[in-house]
Amino acid sequence: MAERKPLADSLAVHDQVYEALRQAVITGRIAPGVGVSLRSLAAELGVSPMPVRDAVRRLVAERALAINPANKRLSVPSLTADRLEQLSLARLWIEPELAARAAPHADAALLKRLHELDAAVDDALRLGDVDAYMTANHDFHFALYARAEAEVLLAMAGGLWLQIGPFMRVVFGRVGADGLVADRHAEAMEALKAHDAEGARRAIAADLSEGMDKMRMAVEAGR
Amino acid sequence: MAERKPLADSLAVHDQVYEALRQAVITGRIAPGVGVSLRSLAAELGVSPMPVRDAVRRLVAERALAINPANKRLSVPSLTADRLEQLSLARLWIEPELAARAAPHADAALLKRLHELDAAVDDALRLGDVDAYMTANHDFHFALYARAEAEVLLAMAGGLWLQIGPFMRVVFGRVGADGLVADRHAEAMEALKAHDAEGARRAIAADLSEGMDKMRMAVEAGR
DNA sequence: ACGCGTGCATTGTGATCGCAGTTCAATGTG
DNA sequence: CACATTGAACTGCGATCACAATGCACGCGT
Repeated sequence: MAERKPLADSLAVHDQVYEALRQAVITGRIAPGVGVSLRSLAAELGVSPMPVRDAVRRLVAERALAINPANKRLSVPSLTADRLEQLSLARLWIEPELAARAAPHADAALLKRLHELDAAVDDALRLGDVDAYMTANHDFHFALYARAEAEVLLAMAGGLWLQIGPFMRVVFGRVGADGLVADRHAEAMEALKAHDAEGARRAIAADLSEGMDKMRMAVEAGR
Repeated sequence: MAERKPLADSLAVHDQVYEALRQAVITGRIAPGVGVSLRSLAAELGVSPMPVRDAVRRLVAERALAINPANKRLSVPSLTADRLEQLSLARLWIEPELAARAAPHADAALLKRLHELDAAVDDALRLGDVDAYMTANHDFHFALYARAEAEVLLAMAGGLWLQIGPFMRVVFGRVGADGLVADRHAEAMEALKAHDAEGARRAIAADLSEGMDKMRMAVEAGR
């Protein structure tokens, strides 16, 4: 049980539900493999099953949720080494590319924002706050990528993060928050300041590479 | 108005609608930019607006359809050089990778099927049958990619084809079917026969590269 | 004859209902 | 006491209805 009010902000209900489910998936609140139902989700969020259907359709299309063709029951895709390998490969290609494209457009405002977000990442790590870490880390990367002016690639990257979310949670569950202290954010920001596209590309590639290595170890350890 | 029966095959209605709309988008039957409505589509397909909503949500998530945030009216994304460049880049990375991964698993059955599909491609080109060409070409590539045993990458490739579909139609509209006679399918099949992963990668990369060049020229000519 | 405002048709969204298939559990039977 | 069977509850899917917002076109005023 969670919210009760429809949160009549200004967004459509199904978008709010989408965001709520997205967070639930990324932060691992929905355990991989277990089945959930539209009506239960709807009741939990205090809305009718209708907008939940819409949000779920979207998440299924983005592969953040999987739907059993026989049961038609839906669940979070299970975490396999194979899936992780493919997602890693895709991220390692697309995200450094986005960073490189963003470098020429990096201005003072962006760097300021990135410094703030990086500080939030460090804070979350120091406190061991998993959710805060994942949010801040996500925001750091996408504040950067958004400057690449490459909408198609940006959307692809977004989809990949959504799919990799549950894996990140596993890292924390198995090796703890300490495992992730060293990021390459500072390195990336240095390169951005100098409008060094290749430097930014390398920094982000290294950042991702290290993170994905930890995930791989965590997944293998769990098998 | 068109069909009347729900085509009670065995698939869910919203999946049939999805497939119908997918084909409509890829083959360019829905012109980029013009708005379509759920109810009109539903009437055209002889179903209630409900499964159309589901299918459209899916296509929007896959970026095959775009939805104007103000109007909430939906349309096929317009064909810009920028979008084409990003889609080209992504395809040129992911599809050769899939071809390379498929090479070790290429067997006689696959090669037989590929030869059949390649023949269908040639037939369609000879006859100038645009729809048949696009279908056969799609099937050729994905019969191959499916053997890569890389579900995540395969899904990404599928999304890219969906987005590139309207561009392909433009090529035919502007330069005619003759522009595409030379494909690298034979080259790719040779490499597959020898289980030569790198050869397959190069062949597919060349095939894509040439096709995308033609699209770029067509788009630029249209501006 | 031209421009502006008003009314109607249409849009997407969400809720509710009905239906067929499945799941699960308690029940009755060997 | 173990097992099969049956029943009720629940599932997703599709249809229909209600509603607010938007777009379009006709008509009125000058």
